[in-house]
Amino acid sequence: MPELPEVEHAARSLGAQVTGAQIVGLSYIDWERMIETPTAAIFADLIAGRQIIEVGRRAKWIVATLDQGWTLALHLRMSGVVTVQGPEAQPNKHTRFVLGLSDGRQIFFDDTRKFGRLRLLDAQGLALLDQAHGVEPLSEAFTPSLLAQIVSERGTRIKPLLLDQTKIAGIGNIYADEALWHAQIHPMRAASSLSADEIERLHASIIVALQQGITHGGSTLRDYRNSYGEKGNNQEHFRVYNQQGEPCPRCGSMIEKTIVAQRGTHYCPNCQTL
DNA sequence: CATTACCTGCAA
DNA sequence: TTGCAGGTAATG
Repeated sequence: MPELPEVEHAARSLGAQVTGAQIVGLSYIDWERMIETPTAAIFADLIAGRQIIEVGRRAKWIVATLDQGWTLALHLRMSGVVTVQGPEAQPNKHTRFVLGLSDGRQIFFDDTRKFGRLRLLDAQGLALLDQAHGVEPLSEAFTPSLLAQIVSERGTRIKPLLLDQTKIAGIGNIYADEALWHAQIHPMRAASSLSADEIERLHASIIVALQQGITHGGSTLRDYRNSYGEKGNNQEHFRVYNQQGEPCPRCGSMIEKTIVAQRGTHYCPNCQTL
């Protein structure tokens, strides 16, 4: 499910509800393998009593700053959903862990496919997480000249380059296709073949596509919900993603779906130039 | 770069 | 029954 706009909403809605709250402990876990560091037992020990200072996002990670120098980092991968529930809520078939709060509320993590990942990090671990990712595309640091530099590096096609989290953080399959449509660039274009003009357009288009996603509360194809349990609406505003067989909103040609770098890829064969 | 693996559920 | 899904890591 979640790419930058969805994780942004997940983090914001979580922060709105639990900033300042105190974690009593890990009250339920049924998939210990999702805790990457430390071990589940040590995690349970360390998380008990922590206060949540702030909730933010880095790349596709929800990052919660805790007291005593700890950071809780949660990746939703494909089907993860974090919600805040009342004291009466019970784990269901897809609930992977629950954190109890001192006021009785509970932070639930549901994840059908069990791909979600959880880490409790010290300052060094947090620094490593940060270093593992590229520029935040909605930050000031993301400029056309930086994109020009990224694009010139190697002989890869443009779509897989957009999906590379070590280059630009947070773009996934939906927003890569949407951004390339806005920029009128074919997903199979050699990245290094982009003109200065196209790089300008792509830079602006990445921001437009992500901002549009945020504006509409993220995209809910199946699982995505924010921490209030609400779906996003951006799927109603897709230009190409899942629009195969529909007319291109710009030129009217039929949108096609193909495979690029092993991912389903949607584009207009007429107005996205190869 | 491509393929496979990790998991589960759903639509074709 | 098969293939596919918003993501990523590990392996040829």
